[in-house]
Amino acid sequence: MKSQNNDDSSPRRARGRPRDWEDKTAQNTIKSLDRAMEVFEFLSEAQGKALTVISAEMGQSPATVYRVLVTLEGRGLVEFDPVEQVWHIGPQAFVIGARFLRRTSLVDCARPLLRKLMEETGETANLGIEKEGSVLFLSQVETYANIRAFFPPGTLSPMHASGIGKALLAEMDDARLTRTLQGKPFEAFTEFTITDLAALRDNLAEVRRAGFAIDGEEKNLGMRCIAAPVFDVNGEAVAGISVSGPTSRVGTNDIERLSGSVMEAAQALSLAIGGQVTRPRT
Amino acid sequence: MKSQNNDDSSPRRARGRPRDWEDKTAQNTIKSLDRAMEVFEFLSEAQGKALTVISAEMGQSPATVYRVLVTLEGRGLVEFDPVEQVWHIGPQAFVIGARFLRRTSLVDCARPLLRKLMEETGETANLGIEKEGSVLFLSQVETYANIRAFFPPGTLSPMHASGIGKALLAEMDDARLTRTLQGKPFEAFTEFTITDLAALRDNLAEVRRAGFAIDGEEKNLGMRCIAAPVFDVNGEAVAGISVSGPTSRVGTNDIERLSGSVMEAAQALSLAIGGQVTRPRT
DNA sequence: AGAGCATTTTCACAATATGAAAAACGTAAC
DNA sequence: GTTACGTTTTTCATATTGTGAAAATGCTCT
Repeated sequence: MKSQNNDDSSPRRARGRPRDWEDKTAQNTIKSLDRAMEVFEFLSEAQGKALTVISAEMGQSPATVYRVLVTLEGRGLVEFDPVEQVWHIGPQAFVIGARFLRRTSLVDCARPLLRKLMEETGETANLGIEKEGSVLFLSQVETYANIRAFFPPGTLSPMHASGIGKALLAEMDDARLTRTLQGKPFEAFTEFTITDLAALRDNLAEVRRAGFAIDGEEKNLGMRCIAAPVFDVNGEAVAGISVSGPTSRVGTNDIERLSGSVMEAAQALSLAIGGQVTRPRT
Repeated sequence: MKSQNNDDSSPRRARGRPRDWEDKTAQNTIKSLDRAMEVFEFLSEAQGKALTVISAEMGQSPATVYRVLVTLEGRGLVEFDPVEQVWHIGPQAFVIGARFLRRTSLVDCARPLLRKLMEETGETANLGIEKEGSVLFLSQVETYANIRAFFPPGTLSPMHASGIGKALLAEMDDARLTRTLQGKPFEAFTEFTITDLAALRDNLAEVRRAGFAIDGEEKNLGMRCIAAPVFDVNGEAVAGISVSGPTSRVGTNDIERLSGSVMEAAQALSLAIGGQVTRPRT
């Protein structure tokens, strides 16, 4: 999993029985809890639906879904709107979810750097990580300008059509790349989207050479984005920093200026989290 | 629950059996799911603990806690750090939690107003709502200045020592006030914290009269905060907007200037979400 | 009034969650 | 190397408790 396979200086403090599988996870899964969490996730994607609708769309018994929702409601994870008679995600889910950010100091370390980056470049600065083959946006500092690119924190975006996504993919070895992109079709969002693996590989080689990735209207027409990877102590690319803005402001001849700032910010963040600034491979 | 008890022009589209209780919630609660969510919430408060520690502190069987965690891990709601052998909140929890903000357009409507407020006043602008007797910060736009007040979104704060909290309390009728503060001791954070109900009531009367609330170093020494309530279509105070900054910049003679901007922003947000600008009572 | 509809509750049954204890396994000490 | 220890998994017998079908309850609309 880690990119280095020699010099194992990291303190493996593991005790007890190890976790070999990723296969026997299923064995210890609590079925009813898993079904309940399915309801929870389904609701988060499709809020504002009535009990009947939810249970019908999920193919489950209304009674069961009802009890799950009532239980979650008791903890504020879910809310019921008595006027519209529909269910929503509750504030407690937001509270717990926000605590994910507290876990790593990544977001805290990044904030001042994102701000500096935004002020240097004048464009919205973003921080994202990889999550199950997608880019998860964690934090951002918005530009002062009126026309803005906006990915609210918590948004998921496909990797093949994202600056941060490509910056992360470029640092993966072949096995990890394949695994990450597994089962992810290359959806075409615009005419510029990279839609096949060969073209993506070529692009990633270029990214690796340059040290930064460009998303040139590959996700949204009129929007360009420049991203660079952040490395942790093991030399693994764990996050990406980007600036994004309209093509009118982020033009072809702005790239050199902007990419410098972005790479500088990414390197500063790598340093701040105790990571390496120089790339480990090639 | 609603502040008006006459003129029920709101479309009560409720069908089926109504929810009278808040008492029979317990009847339809799934016990195992509730216990599992307890583990989930416990972990979110105390991340980075090992299985044994969690189960011991919760007084539950290690086997059960283990299965809960493995199940949640399967959905990315929880993560296991194989090196440190400890558990954390997972990225999926953040994704779901962030979708809470999508529910109301409150946050979306507020963002440009918060930004304008920040630029007018030069201080960090915050948006918060009440959640179970506490203030939940939803969104903020940070000041450019280097010294900043910082409540990350998702943070909970006691109402009696918060500008937004007091702005919301001031708009509640007596019954709701009592209910909201029930079981909430008036913890003293600084020498300026209001620590008894009588003093708070006096302060709230003043807040109501002025139209804005001041937190003068009541939570953090050296920090002052000015807040105003936001009303929804029913005339209920559903949120608060505030600016917060160090006493050096937010001094006693800055209050008049700042409070005007804050109230203006709060009224604009009330309008934007279809609410009333004028206060319903008094 | 009465039909229609969505939400709750009831009920009987078996699926399945549970905890104690044993097994598996890594770490640290000898 | 080998043993002792601590922590995590798994096993297993048990009954707790989750489950779905169907009935009941209220609401809205005609």
